[in-house]
Amino acid sequence: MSSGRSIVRAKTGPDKRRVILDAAVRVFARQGFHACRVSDIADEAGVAYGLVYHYFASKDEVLDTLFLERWNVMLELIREVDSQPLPVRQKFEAIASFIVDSYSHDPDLMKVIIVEVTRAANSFGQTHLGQIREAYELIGEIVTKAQEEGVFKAEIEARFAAMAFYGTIEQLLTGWIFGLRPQGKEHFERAKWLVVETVCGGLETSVVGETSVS
Amino acid sequence: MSSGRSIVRAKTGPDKRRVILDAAVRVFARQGFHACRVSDIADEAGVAYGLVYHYFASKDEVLDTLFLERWNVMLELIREVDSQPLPVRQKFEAIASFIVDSYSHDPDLMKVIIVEVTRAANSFGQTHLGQIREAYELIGEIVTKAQEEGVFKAEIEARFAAMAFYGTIEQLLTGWIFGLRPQGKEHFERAKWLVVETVCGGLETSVVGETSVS
DNA sequence: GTGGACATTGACTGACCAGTCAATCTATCT
DNA sequence: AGATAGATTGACTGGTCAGTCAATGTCCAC
Repeated sequence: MSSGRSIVRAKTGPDKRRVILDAAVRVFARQGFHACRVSDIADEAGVAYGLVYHYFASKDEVLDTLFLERWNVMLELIREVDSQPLPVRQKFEAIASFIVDSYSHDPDLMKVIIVEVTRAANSFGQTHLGQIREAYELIGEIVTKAQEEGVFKAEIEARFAAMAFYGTIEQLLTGWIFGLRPQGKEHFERAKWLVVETVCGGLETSVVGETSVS
Repeated sequence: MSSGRSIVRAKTGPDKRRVILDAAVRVFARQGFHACRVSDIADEAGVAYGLVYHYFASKDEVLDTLFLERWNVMLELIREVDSQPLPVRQKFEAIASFIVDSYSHDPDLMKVIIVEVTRAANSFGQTHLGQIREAYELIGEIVTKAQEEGVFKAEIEARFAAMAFYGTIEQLLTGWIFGLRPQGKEHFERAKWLVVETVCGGLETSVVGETSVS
């Protein structure tokens, strides 16, 4: 019974903590956080029940970890975009792209973050309201700058604008998550443009005069 | 002092079913659907535990009832608005007004509907995805008509436009619910205008010669 | 003033599951 | 080999609650 698995263990062996987190994403996405048992996570990860509690203090902490890992990457992205001297449309597009790409790269993870944390602001969101607010504020700053440049209307408060932008994206992901909107590479790419065009340019045909049916 | 109480049961004093529903709204809003116990609802309503199960088959059914009661009123409102020959902006404003007024009239109920059903599409939303989709589609029709009239851009799909509109409103309510946005009569009124202006007119100052699709 | 239908009561049960813990395994160092 | 520390195991415990049900109350019809 030779098993070569013990040699490399320390170096490369699967980091069980990571294995548990990845398994949790799949289980949360499939069954929902509340509906799944910790034993489901352990089974999915192929480890013993107790090991989950060796690495995490509670079931909640597993979800917290998943959310924060990803959300912080997004906050950093937004900060970086904000700091660069680009036109608003490009900044918005960079943010929308990041989020849409995150979804297309790992739908399960984004589903968990959106459904179980972001959109569940009563339970977990409450805990992470600070993180969520941070995103709003960073986007708000981008808007403020655009207003100062005269590119964005001054009569729509930056906070509100940020909300509309973020709300549109969240609704878009929600539509994908629940099968209300078509998915696939082209749809993802088009969605990025649609978000920016809708929020920046509005739904109306840009007629200077009035609305006249030609 | 006419004996109003004994003639017909239906007329008499508080209909316990209603009392339970109203109590449930307060309890769900305060503690959240998952975190509260059925006994909390009974206590809040001032009735025995078992009575809840006399009127409702399950805890879920209580929430379902609350959601459907209100959501159907909204669907009807949208249908009526849609059927009238008004400019899109006025249609959108009527819908936004209805929802904002619903919130200002009974924040607890709207909180429950948004947080526990609409935004919790994994658990309950799944059940009510049809109702939610219906709202999308009705709004989508309004957009389609506006496109046919040439008032709305044709290159933004009606479905997507409906999503952006609804998403912005939902995000707005969510902001109020979690204290991220200021409330009060003036804010509510202004919000109605902001939603319509943002979605229809966009965030940009109207510049001619942006993206031109020939 | 009796019977029956429905309203109301609340103690109880059965299932479920997060989190604990003592035992066991594995790797590494001396 | 023996010692130490961390990783891993899974049976078990304690508490929670949704839902049941048999008993009791109330009202109306006749």
